[in-house]
Amino acid sequence: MSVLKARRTYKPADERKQQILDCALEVFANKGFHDASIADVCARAGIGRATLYQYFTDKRDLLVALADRIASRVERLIEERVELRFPPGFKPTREQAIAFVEARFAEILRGVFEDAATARLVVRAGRGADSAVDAVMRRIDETVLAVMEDELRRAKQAGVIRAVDERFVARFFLGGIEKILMMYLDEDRPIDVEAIAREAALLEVCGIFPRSD
Amino acid sequence: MSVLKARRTYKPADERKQQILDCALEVFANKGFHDASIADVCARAGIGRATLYQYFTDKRDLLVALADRIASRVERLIEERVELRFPPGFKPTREQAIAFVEARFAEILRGVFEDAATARLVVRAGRGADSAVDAVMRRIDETVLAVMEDELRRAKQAGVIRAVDERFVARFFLGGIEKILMMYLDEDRPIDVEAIAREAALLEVCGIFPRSD
Amino acid sequence: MSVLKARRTYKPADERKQQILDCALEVFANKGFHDASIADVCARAGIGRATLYQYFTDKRDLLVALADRIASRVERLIEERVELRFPPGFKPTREQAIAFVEARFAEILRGVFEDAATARLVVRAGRGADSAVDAVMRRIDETVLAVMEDELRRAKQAGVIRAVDERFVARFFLGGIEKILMMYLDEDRPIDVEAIAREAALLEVCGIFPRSD
Amino acid sequence: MSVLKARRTYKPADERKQQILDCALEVFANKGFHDASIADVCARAGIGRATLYQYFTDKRDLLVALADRIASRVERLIEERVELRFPPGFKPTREQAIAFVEARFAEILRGVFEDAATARLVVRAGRGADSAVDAVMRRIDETVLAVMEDELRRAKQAGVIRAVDERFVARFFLGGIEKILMMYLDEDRPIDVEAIAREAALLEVCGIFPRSD
DNA sequence: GATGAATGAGTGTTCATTCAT
DNA sequence: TATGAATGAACACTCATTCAT
Repeated sequence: MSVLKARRTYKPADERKQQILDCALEVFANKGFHDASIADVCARAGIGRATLYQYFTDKRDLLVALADRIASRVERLIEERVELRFPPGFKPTREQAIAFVEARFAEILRGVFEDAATARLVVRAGRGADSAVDAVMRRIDETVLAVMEDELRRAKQAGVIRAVDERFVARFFLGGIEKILMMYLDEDRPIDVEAIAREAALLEVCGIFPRSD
Repeated sequence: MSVLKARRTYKPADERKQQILDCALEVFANKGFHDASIADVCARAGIGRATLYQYFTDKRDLLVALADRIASRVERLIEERVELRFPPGFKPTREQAIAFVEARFAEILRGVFEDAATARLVVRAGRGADSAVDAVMRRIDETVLAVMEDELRRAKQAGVIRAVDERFVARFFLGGIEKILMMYLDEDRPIDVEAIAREAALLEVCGIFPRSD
Repeated sequence: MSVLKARRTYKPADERKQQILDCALEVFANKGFHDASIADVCARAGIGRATLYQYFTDKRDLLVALADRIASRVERLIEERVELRFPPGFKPTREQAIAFVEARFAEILRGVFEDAATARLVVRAGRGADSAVDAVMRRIDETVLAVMEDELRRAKQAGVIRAVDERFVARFFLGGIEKILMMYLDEDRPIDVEAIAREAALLEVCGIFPRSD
Repeated sequence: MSVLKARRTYKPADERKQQILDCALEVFANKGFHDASIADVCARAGIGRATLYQYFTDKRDLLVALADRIASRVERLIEERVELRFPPGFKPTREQAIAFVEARFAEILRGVFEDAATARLVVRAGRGADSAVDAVMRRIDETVLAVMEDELRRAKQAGVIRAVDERFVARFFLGGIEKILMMYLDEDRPIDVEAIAREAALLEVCGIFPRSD
């Protein structure tokens, strides 16, 4: 088992930058921001440590760029979404509501969290350790929350759901979903998007109170 | 502003240990465990760096002791709780259910999160950066979750709530609450336990579907 | 298995000082000068760390006192020795010479090295790490060497041995013996004074050349 | 005397590594392994402390590498040696034997100890302070002893020397020589290999008993 | 006589980052 | 474009030693 001294490789700047970001995602997701060293990222990318600094001025810069990419992906995903428009006077049955929320949740889960590495990064990242990181994680959060709030608002206006504080509810449910994801990650189970979406939708729509009917 | 060389202060061991833990809590909550240095904690406690090591073998040991204190507090709180016992055939109205859950939530919130520093520490700590930290945060989590699951199980058996997966639901709602707390912390607002409990209880019991009645 | 907090014990100063020296010997012998901490010695003596400083000003002071005790012991031993006096014209046979040297060696070995802890300390102590320690180890060395040289000188003058450089020979053989002791210690074998003395005497007297007769 | 901030210097890795080892040898020899700090070694090498860690993972690793170099040198030296082969029935005169042993001793002394720093390191290093150091010093010892024992065995089998316990004799004489070297080092005299070899050979071969002839 | 509590001065080690090639 | 080599600044941790009781 010989360890070959990897030959020096050349790549166009753009490609290299993306490759470094890919590796950073993997590494940060596995080790956490603080525990992961620049050396780890470079080792994974198969480049010298100094090379990284030709593409990113800083460890922070790398982080921010990474989070930007994630946030952008989420934003794009959301833009591509079919816009929510309820026909006037529309009154869904409970089952329809559940099915609808479930679909919406699944979409978000798939977009943001299905890629395991991104999920790890987003869900397990803490707050308060580094303000730049915080800002960036917040940005991802806000992006997702914005959609959720928006949908809640529309639904509320259409009378499809009861009067709720969207800010509160959006956060509450995002937090819930993330905690569930964390459970999956902690237990090293593959994330079952459909199951999570179904269960969460049921909870969101009906709560835990037994149906009166 | 002259910097006075603070005199050596003496304290009984027990007191000093608690004081160090208090300071560690503050510091860890503000800077995060990894970013906070032993020096920070000692500076805040007004003691020499070596002094800390007479009480804790390790930086980790300090964290574990801190988490132990928190977990113990939660455990004590829980033991002191009036045990949940539903009279056979008991069917609460929706309003009673909400009021009940609200009270329960408020209790937990007050116990675990009312102290702002503890809240910061618990809510903002991430996962995956350090296995020791992880274990410790998980322990606090598990303690709280255990109570929530237990209550859900009893309520389910009593037929007071519909059939739910307690593991899932407990996590979902804890995650939700934590995210709300994070919002408060991020915005530097004082935590309004009552408001959070009320809103969360409503959501938990009823969901977002408009009442049929 | 309860760990009893040892009660505070009181002793007359002299006794305590000796007790500390005993413990220091054990500890230094086992761990080596540098690796052994004041804390180790105090733990073994069952006293608080500060107590030691009432008897010795310094770690060095402790060392020096310890070595002094050893050196004194050797000196006393030597003074008690029957003085070597060869009758004029005395010509021992080879066998007599061997027996004589063997006895002398055994005496020294018993005096200086039979106590395993002292042996460890003296034989395994290095040089050059600390000048005070060096001086003290040298003193022990010199004490032993002085006797050996003296005996060699007398024997030479009496014509009982051939003309040799006593300084050289004394050191050479002391070094030899110490290395043998080190072998025993490294292999954790109990030191067999008689066997070592016999073998060494034979070597010293006859060398390795086969007898012509 | 102004302290110039030394410019950063560059060297190929191999060269630097050797240079660091050279400096470590000097420093360890002078201060002893435990008393010498990494800072000392780096200062002597004119490099930053972190630089050392690019070449050695540990302080121990540094020591082991150093000892490896020494042991390798001894091993190489030994391999290059003309192998000892006594013609059947060979009976050297006493003088031939002395001359032969002298030459052999001188060879070893030159190889292992002529370099003063190495001599200091090997001869003055103690035992029992640090198990890693112990192991390393032992390895050097064993290497030298192996040769000595081997030669003794062959000589014995050829009937050139009397029946001796090679393990014992090899150790005894190595110890003797080291003690002599220690004397030289303690007195800061330059090591006179030839003189030592001559004297030691005489002693080894003939002992101190006067010649019968 | 004895000690619990406190600490300064250091030590080994890490890591993001820079410089010369 | 790429990197090997070098490093400052920081950090956790240790230990002999001191002070107040």
